[in-house]
Amino acid sequence: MPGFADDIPFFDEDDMPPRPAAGPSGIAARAMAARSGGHRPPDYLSGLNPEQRQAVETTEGPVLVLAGAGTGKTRVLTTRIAHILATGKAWPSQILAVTFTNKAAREMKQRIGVLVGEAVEGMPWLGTFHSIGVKILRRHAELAGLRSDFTILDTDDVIRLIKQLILADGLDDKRWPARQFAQMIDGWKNKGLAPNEIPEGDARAFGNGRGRELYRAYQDRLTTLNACDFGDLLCHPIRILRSNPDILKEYHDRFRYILVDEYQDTNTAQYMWLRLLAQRPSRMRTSDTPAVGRDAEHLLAASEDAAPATVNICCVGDDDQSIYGWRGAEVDNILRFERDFPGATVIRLERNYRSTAHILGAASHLIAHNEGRLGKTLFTEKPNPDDPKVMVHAAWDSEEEARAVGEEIEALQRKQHNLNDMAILVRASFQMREFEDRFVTLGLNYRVIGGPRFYERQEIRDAMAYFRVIANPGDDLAFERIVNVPKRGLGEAAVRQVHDASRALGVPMLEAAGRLAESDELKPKPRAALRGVAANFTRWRDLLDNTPHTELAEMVLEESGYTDMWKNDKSPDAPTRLENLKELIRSMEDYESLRSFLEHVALVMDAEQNENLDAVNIMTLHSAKGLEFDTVFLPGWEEGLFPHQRALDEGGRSGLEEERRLAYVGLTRAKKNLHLWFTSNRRIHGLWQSTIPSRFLEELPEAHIEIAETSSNYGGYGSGYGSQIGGRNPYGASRFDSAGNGSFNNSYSTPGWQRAQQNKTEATNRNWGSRSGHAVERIGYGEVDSGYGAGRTSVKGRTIDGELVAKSVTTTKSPFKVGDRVVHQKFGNGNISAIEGNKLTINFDKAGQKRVLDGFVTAA
DNA sequence: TCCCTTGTGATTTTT
DNA sequence: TCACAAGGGA
Repeated sequence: MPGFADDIPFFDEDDMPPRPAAGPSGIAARAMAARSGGHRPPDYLSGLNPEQRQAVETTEGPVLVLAGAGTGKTRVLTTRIAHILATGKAWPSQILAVTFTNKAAREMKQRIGVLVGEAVEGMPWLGTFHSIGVKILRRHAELAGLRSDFTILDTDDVIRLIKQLILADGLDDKRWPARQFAQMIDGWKNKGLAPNEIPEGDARAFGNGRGRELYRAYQDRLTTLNACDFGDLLCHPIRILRSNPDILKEYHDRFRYILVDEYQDTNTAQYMWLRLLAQRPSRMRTSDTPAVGRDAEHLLAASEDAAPATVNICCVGDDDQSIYGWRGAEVDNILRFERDFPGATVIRLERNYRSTAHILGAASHLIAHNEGRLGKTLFTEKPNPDDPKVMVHAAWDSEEEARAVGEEIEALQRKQHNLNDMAILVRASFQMREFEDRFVTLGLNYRVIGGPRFYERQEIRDAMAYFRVIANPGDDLAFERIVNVPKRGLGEAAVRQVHDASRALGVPMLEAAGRLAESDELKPKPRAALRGVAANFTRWRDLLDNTPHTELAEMVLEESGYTDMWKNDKSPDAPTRLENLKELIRSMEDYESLRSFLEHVALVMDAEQNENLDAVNIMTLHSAKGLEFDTVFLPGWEEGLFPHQRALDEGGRSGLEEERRLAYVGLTRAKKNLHLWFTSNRRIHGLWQSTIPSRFLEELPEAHIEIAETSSNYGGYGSGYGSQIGGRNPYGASRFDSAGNGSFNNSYSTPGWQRAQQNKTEATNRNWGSRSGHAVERIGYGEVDSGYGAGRTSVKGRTIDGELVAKSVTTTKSPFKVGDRVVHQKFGNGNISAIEGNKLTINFDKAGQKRVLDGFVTAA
C-alpha cells in the first residue's frame, strides 16, 4: 500500500542555501531592496505599533507575546512568519507553526498567503497540534507499533471499542460507562501518561480497580486494529522523539523557528511535545529522561540543569483567556514560560483595537479580581465620550430575557445594523433554546454556532464507515458499524460469530465474514447476507484504484442499499439526511483520493460555514473565543449559572477564576455595544428556582456600566432582584441594593421605562407576520436551512422611515383549515386547532401547542 | 425487529 | 422538564 509517509517532503530543498522565499507579491524582493537600499522598513511592517513590531522583529531566542484580547495577536503571528521568510532566515518548510483548531490554522495560512503569496504553500508544518502529530507519526509509525496507514478513530469508535472491552472483562457497562472511561483515557493522554504511568488512585477508580488493565487492553486493541485515537497523535510522537535521539535531531535541524498560537491552552502532552522540539540536543539527557509521562517536571528538571540552548520559539497567548482548564489545558505553561526559557523576551500587547473604553474598563476591572495572572491592562487610544456604557439589564425570567433581547435586536435592525454583527453568548447551551424559540416566533434570522457537527451525524458516519472499510479492510470498527446497516438480518448473534471467527483465525472481520459465508456454520439467511457484504466489498475494493473516488462513493452508497434505506424512511429528517449524503459526496471532490479525504475528515471534524446569510449569532462563550461583534448580549449572569455551580464545586477557587476568565472573554468580544442580563427566576432541570445576580456583576466598575431601566411588565428588579438581596445573598451586600446609585427600585416611573413600554407594545404588534419566512442556519452542520418548513425563500421586511411595514397579517388567507395535519421542521407533526389569518395554532404531538406562521409548515 | 416504557442525568468541546 | 438511551414486550 502506498504509504502516507512518502507524500511528505522532509528534506526538500535542504541542499540549497536558504534564500528569500518570494511569492508573486514580490514582498521578499521589496524587503531585500528596502534592506540594502535604505532606511524604509518593508511594507508589511508598516501599520504595526511598536510592541507588535518588536514581537515581529525579535526573531531570535525565546519570545513570549502576551497578547490581550483584540490587540492584534494573529497579525503579529502572521507578520512574524512573513518577516522570517522575507529576510531569508528560513525556508517555509523550516517553520513550525502550531494552532489548536483547524479554523485558526486556516486563518493563519490565509493571512500569511496575503503577505507572502505562494510561499505559504511550502509550509507543510503549519497546522494543528494533531495534524502535525499525524504527519510525524506517519513517518515513524513502525516505532509506535503501527503501520503508516493507521486509521484515526473518532470518539464514537473509541466508545464502542471501550464498551466491548468492558464487557469482555465481565464488568457491568451500566455501572462503568464506556463514555466515562473514554474521558478518563483522554485525560491521561492529555498528560502524556501511558498505562503503567497513571496514578494508582486513578487506576482504581474505574471498573472495580481494573482501570489500568483496561487502559492497557485498550492500547493493545488499538495496535491490533492499526489505529490511533486523538490522544495518541500527541503521545506516540512524544514517545518516538524521546527514545530516538537521531530522529529528534532531524527535527531539531529542520525547525529553525517554532511558533505557537494560544499558548495558554496547551495541555501537558502538547507542552512536552513542544519542549522536545524546542530543546536543542547539546546537553539534553535523552537517555535518562523517563519514558513519556509521570509529568512534565522530568522535562523541566532535564532542561533546568542543562541550561537550554537558545531556541527560536515564539509563543503567543493570553493567560486571561485560558478557559479550557477542564479539558486539560495548563495555564501554568504560560505562567512559567520565563522559567522554562531563561532569557526569554516577554512582550505585552495591551493596545486594544477592538472595543470602546467602557467595554475595556469593565473587562479589565473584572479580570483584576483574579490572582496568579501575568498582568496586563488593555487600553484604547481613541476613547470616545459618546460611546455607550456597558448596559446591565434585569429580567423576571428567561422568557422575558429572550423577549427583551429580541426587541433590542429588532431596534438595532431598524437602525440598519446587520444581524451578522450581533451575537448572543451563553454559558450553557440549554440557554440557547429560549432565544431560538423567540426568534422563530419573531421570524428573526439566527444561526447557532457549535453543537453537533457535520461529520458526527449518523448518516455521515455510516457512509464514512463504508469508505473506511474499502480503504482499509482491517478496520473492524467501521465494519461492525455498517455490517447490518441497512438491515440485512445480521443480528447480534451473527455479528458475534464473525467476531469470534476473526479472533480465531487472526484475520480482520471482513475476511472472517467472507470465510464464514463459505462454511456451514451459519443459518442460510445470515450466510447469504454475509456473502453479499463480503462480495460487495471485494468488488468495491477492486475499483478503488481505477475509479474516481466520488463515483465509487456514490456507487457504494447505492449498491449497499444505504441511500434506499433513507429514501424509504418516513421520519421528517430523512430528506435532510439524504441531502447531507449528497453534500458529503460533493465535499469529496476537493480531495485527490478516498484516503486523503478520510484523513481530512478524521482531523477536521467541522465543515465550512456559510456567512452570506444575515443572521444573529448564538453560541456558547467558549466557542466565541477569537471572534468579535459590534453588539454582544450576555444573558444569564446569575450565581449558579455563571459562575456555574459545578465549576465552583469541582474547581474551587481556580474554578471560579476560570469562570471569571470566561466572563472576560465574553466582555471583550464586543466592539461597541455590550448588554449583560440576569433574571430573577430560572428553570433549571425543570424546576423554577429564584436566582441571584452573578457576583461578576458586582465586580464591574460603576464608572463603565449603566443599569438599564427595566422594560419589564413583571417588575424585574423591583420585586425580584431587590427583595432577594436583602437577606439571601450569601456573597455579601451588593451595591445594587442601595437605592442610591441608579437603583432599580424606582425605575418604573422613569421616562425610559415608559418609552420601553411603548416600544414593547409596538414590537408586539409588529411581530406577527412582519416577515413571512426566516432563515436558520446551524454552522457545523454544513447545511443551511432557510426557514422551518416549506418556504425556502427569506422575505425581508421592508423598511420605510425606519419602521417595518408589516406584511398584512389578517388579510392573508391561510391554505390550511382547522383539523389539518401538518409537519413543522422543528416541532414535528401536529394538528391545526385554530387559524387566524396566516397564524396557525397547532397541537404538536411532541412539542405541545404552538402558534406558528403558515409558511413554516407543510401538509403532512 | 420495532416500538413503547422506563430510567437517568442534565457545563463548557477540539482534535 | 425533557431528551436520550436501553430494555422489554409484541
